[in-house]
Amino acid sequence: MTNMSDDPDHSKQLARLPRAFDGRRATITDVAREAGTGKTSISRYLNGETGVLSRDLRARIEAAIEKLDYRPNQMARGLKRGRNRLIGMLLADLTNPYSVEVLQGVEAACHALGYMPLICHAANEVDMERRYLQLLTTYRVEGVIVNALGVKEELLQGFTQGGIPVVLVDRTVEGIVTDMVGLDNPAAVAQATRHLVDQGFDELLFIVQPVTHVSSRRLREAAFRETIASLGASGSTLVVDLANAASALGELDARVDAAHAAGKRVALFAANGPVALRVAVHLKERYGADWQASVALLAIDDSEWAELAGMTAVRQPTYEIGRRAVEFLHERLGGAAMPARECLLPGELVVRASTQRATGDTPPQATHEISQGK
Amino acid sequence: MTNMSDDPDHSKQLARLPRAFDGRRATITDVAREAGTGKTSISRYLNGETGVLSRDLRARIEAAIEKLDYRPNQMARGLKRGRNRLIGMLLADLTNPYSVEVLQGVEAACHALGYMPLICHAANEVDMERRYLQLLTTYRVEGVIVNALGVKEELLQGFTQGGIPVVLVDRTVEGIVTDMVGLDNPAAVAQATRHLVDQGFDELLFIVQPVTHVSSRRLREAAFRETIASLGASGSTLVVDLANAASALGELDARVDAAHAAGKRVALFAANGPVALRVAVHLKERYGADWQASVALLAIDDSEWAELAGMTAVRQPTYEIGRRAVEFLHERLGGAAMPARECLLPGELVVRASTQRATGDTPPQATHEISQGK
DNA sequence: TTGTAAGCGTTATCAA
DNA sequence: TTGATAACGCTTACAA
Repeated sequence: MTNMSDDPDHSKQLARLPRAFDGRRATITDVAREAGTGKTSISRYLNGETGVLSRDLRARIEAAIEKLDYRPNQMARGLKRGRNRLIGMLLADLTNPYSVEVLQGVEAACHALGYMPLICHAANEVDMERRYLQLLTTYRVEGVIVNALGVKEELLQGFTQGGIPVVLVDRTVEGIVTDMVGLDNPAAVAQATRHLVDQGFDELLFIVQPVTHVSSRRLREAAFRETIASLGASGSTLVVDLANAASALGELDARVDAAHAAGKRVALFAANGPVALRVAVHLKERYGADWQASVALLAIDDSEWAELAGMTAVRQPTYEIGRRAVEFLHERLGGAAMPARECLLPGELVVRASTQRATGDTPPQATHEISQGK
Repeated sequence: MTNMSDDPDHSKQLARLPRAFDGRRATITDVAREAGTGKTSISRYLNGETGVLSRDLRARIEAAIEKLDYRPNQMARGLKRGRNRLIGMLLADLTNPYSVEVLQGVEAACHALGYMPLICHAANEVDMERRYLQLLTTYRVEGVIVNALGVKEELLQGFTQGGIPVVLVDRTVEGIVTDMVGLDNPAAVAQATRHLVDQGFDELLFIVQPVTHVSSRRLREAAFRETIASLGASGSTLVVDLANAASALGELDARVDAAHAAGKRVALFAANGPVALRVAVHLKERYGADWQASVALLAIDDSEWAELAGMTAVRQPTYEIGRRAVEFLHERLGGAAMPARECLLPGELVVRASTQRATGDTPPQATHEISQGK
């Protein structure tokens, strides 16, 4: 990041690092004194206004910086400049691999563009979200990327009205019009649903967390119903609250049993990774280690355990989502004043053994057939 | 955190948020003017020196703050006070659930004690670690918690010599004596190894990443060898580099085959979660969906997929590790000047189906028998 | 009980 | 090509 590169490379550090005096870190004043010049010149050197400095002075400054192991104080810089290169990144749940992957994209882009992401992990607590959002304004971040569960309009308005750009990830927030990056849910769900129908499953069950205000859940559910309708397939939706799943899982069993009794082949479609995992664990408890022989499972969100379990999944372009979010922010920070944008990236259906049993009744050996290039 | 609580609650925000003038955030000066008083009084109010202020003035200040939606600038505060309540948290790999769990402990403790964790994710890149460590000094964090892969002595010396306390997590760094929190590796490995022997496995294979400078890996491997020696059991160690695992996995197959040929029951002991996952995927490729019938697998690091796969694992007290790390830091920041401490927390063996086949040749149905309370 | 003024470590404005 | 000097938004003596 520029924070790192706009001052020269100090990687060749000394083993012992002399400070100004005592343990204090050296300040620009210390460096100026050491180099026998004024603070202004040091500042110029720091900011790459290199052409202005005489060869001699520059050398003295370099030496002084090296000797004192000087590192400019970003806080002070930010205070003076009015921008501290900090970007807030609010994440609902780092336990979800999706979040971690998006984060990696965000981090990479931040480094490339010279920002430092201030990562806030709400750990699924709406309260934490609120607190963190306030903290972010307190640290005067220049922009925020938000992937949250319960943020209400008002909380984000504090930013948008204050001229702090906001980019939403995965889901929109009612009442907030701003840039947004996420999966093309309709297309992804349609493709996955069609795959299930193509494979000969004739009873589909879409499982999703309460859609309350989480737009991506609603969109996926809607797309599922539209697709089965247009395909003339049979299916239904089941809502499960992961924090209290017992009754919904009972209902799940009932529906599966009913379908089986009717001689149907049933496929479960989990709306995201956490749901899929919960369902898989439940199925394993019910049907034993070879649960996949009894019920097919497909999910949005690919993950390592999905590969291990041989579960078909829609891989989201997570890294790209993170990258784009930062890019959007960067453009806004650069002064771009276009209307709010919506960037919907395509998913990729990764077909595995769990949904491959077109004709027979026994599942085939796990074969890793990828629908598109990796 | 105190950052949040030392100024009164502004949760009852207005829908429209009037700023000082134009889009600028209000400053303490704006508030002072609005309240018809001086900055000092505002500062006092902000810092809870409430007893000093007259009832009337306090009311005016409250109103002004509310009206202007004022939030004190942490950067400026930090600059003046010499401490910004920022704690650096360097993580080697957020893809590893272990890291995320530790992070959750860190976050909780930070909030409780009034710190803001500045999370740095190296994503397994040693270069990133270096850069982040420099960044952290640049943002003048008050302390750092480090869980890293390649940090060398010199990088951390910048902190320790500068009086910035450092707490290491999971592993030590050669040449650095400082507080450290992690798993009690010898005890955990001994217990797990004994379990395998008790279950009748008579050929154990310990699988670990290159131990290069990662103390926890070395300790685990050593404990494994000591335990089998003291138990008179047969076993060996296999080193696998996850970035390039092919040859090591070939070697793994060879050893397993040899043991099987010799009529032995073999158990694999993965030194951590990522290794376990890689091995599990490999076994599944080789033996098919019911790979657990052929080889037993146990690992340090419990995870969601471990439960799904029914794999026995040593659950680390991750949350507690994070909490303690912050506590250690907090004590140092409070001026505690004791010698470096080492806090080794006990793991918990979670026995699942993968290692339960004491006598028979076929694995039993998955039963979730937990060795200790959850 | 309240306010003035200096200063934290920078950058920006203006002269020299 | 250089360097005083005044902010940035806040806290903290020190006065009043």
